[in-house]
Amino acid sequence: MTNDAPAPAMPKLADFLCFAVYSANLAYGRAYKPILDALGVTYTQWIAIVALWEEDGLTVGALGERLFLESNTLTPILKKLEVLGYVVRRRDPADERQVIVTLTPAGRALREMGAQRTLVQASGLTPDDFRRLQRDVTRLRDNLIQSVGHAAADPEPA
Amino acid sequence: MTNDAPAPAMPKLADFLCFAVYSANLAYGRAYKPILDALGVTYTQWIAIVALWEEDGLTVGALGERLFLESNTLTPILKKLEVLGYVVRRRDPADERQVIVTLTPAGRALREMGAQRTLVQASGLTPDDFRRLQRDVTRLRDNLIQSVGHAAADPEPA
DNA sequence: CCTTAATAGATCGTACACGATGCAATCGTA
DNA sequence: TACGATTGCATCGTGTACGATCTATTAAGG
Repeated sequence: MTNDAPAPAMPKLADFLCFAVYSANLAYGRAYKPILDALGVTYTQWIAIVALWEEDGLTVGALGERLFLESNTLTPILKKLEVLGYVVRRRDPADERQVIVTLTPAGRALREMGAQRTLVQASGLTPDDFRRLQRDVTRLRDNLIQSVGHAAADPEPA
Repeated sequence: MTNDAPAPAMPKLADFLCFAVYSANLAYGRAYKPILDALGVTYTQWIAIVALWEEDGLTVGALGERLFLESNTLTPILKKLEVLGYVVRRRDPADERQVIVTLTPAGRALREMGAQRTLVQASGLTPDDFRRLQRDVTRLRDNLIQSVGHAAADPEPA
């Protein structure tokens, strides 16, 4: 034993909020897998369809803002969804740099099929706790993003 | 407009707890990036070191239980950490199937360096809220995992 | 009008996650 | 003690994330 006093204030893995979020995300991925397999899409493909149902005809960039993803991640996913027949990608005639993504009828039908199956039950939370946790985690996300933005905007934080 | 009554009870993306967790995880990844870049490791490599600091000499499987990862994900990460000089991997002489992972002094030193930098501030939460959210997200994760385990154990759920 | 800068997507390389599979070591049981 | 089953780790293929870079298009300035 080279160190018999391993520093008193070293937090454990179970105390990390980032690890709770990380591992909860992994758990969600596994819980969603059977549902999404039945629909024939992946998780990221699915949330893209959900976002487009909510607001159709978005550009790749605008969709990325809603999903917190960049074009380098979205482009291959949207191309796959196009091959599957769930979306259409076309250049905006008014600005050929932009690509407008639209749900097909098949894409809308898929969204409606998926709405039948939820995981509220698997979360083991009451509806009130569910909503509260949803709100708190969302706020955490927004705080983190804001702090990253600040760091980027401020070249000399300390 | 082909559909002027788009189903009343269709939840929005912002109402999904899974999406809150998913996007919070992305946000954490970006917030952690500068810190981990300074340490020269990735997030998954980092939590592996944290787990080994907490309990050293774990097998790949036991480490995977703590991190919620399988050997197919862990093996390449641990090999990289070995190349970097932070861990040692050796077969257990008592059971040659198992590989025991041990932190090197350099690995322990890295853990101590990383402990200086935290993101509690970036979360924008009071210490109490931080702990409460950490506990709630952890419970959500465990509930999800249990529900997946049930589904796997029960061949005919419905 | 022409050149330069900015913008929006797309492409490429790296690193996870994870299902499926392979393989060596061990266990269980006759 | 054979030998089939199980276990533990590793390998492979697919699909995200994301930094860096490229290209085409538009905007801005002289």
